[in-house]
Amino acid sequence: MTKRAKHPVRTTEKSLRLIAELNQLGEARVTTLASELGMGKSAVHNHLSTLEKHGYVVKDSETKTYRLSLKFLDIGGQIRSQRDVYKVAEPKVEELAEESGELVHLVVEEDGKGVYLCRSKGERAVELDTYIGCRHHMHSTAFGKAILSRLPTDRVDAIIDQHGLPKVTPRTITSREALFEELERTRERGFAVDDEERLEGLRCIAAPIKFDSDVIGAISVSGPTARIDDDWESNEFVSELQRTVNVIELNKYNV
Amino acid sequence: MTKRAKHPVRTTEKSLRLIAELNQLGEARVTTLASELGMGKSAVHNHLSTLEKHGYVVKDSETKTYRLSLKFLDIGGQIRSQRDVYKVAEPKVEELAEESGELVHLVVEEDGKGVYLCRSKGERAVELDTYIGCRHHMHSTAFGKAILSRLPTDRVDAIIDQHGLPKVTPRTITSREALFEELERTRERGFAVDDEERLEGLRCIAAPIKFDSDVIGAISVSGPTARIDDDWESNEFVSELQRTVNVIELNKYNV
DNA sequence: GTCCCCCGTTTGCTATTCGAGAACAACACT
DNA sequence: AGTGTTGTTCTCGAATAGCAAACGGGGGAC
Repeated sequence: MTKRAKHPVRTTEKSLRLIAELNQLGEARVTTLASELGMGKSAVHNHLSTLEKHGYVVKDSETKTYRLSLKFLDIGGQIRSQRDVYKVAEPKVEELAEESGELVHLVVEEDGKGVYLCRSKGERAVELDTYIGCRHHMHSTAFGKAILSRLPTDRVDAIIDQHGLPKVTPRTITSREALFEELERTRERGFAVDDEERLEGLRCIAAPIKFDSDVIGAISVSGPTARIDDDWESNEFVSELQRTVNVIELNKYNV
Repeated sequence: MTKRAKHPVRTTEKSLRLIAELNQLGEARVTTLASELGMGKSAVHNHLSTLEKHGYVVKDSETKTYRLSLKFLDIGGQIRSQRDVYKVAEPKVEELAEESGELVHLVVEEDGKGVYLCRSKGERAVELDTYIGCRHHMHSTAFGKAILSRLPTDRVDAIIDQHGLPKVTPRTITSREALFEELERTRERGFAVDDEERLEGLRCIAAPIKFDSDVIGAISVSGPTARIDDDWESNEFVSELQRTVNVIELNKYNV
């Protein structure tokens, strides 16, 4: 858990700060970035042209502005397609979306947060603020609780220590005890639930994908409270979801 | 067109070489990377821990191996969702995939190559080696020729100079003259065609998306030669494609 | 259980090189 | 033309990256 580098490479960190700033601003000029980050113009210029040379940044020679290139999407796409979970689960996610008509996500955990690996919209799917690659807290989402419920306790503790339990809606779980109780319930049930804990008006259910007793991700179905019934025992989405996960787990052994 | 940085930041370049190498290897240990890149162990270690601190690299503390993190997918996803073309075209791409049953792509040009922004698979869609973010040459693809056909001649020349016209199948266009003739034909027709020029057995059609007389991307439909007829005049996919592009172009003005 | 080897990490020191500042160049606007 | 703004180049001093070497620790062989 050595989060901090003992001997950070400061020059690299400057480049990374530039990338972060560019990502936030969308696009920017040399002077803007220099004053924003408290660096000299020449330094900014050297870093940007280096990043450009390697394809991470694109310069619009008309307006003299820089922006991040789609190389990030390229690298991200490669990383994603290399993942076994993705290969196996992706087609099933699409099927489930079609079948249920709702929004379906495949999520994996990285660095204590949940990352969307793919999403598929069914016929009536809600529009959400999620995009492929975006990160969410674990405690306030169905997929997060699905994954946490299968991780060792010390791992869960470490994740809470790292990211806390921020309240995002009135119903978000914000205490460690309540979360562990919920995880217990989740384990018994076999699937996790998010009842307006991340976004008001939104309900999600999620099931963990297991492989040799390790969780390797989760599948979630999201929809408006009006369509996703909170009588979980008789909820039709639950059975569809669990069927999908079962198929994925079986296929996983053939990779 | 200053491709090369005048004063490259060498330290940043080392970090980027590490990233490239990690991307290629999938995952690797310190020693492997050190010998592979001809760097000292401590240097590699410092760079990796710096990249890890900022979330670009993940260390598996079990096996002591490093790999690129999904942060690239995150950044890539943000960049993509910021693009206006994407916002407008994404839902229409899905519709077209459903309607046609084939594989549909949205592509934009960056640095002289075509980058896939999104893909949607119809019922009978072929399995291709493409992934979101991946790059292809322009001259050997339908979307590439669709975009090139609407770029100024000097721009096209520059792109050819930069990337050449490599032959990927027996039918790939490899001469500048033939390409310009083909672009002329494409312009007249309004859509571009790839008849096994990138992959044997695969035919694609593509139409440029225009906005104020600039091309901002292209939509393509790909399928096996058996299903995509090469009698372009009466091809049903062509009209579906053109209808889709028209809708996108109209919606584009309301962003 | 012990030894040994290998690999990741830390340290100290020096050569490298990054970057502030100033000068230069290229526009855009008045 | 003139002036203000912004990107780019240059030079040199100070910051620092990274080599070599030492340390530490985990795993395998026996």
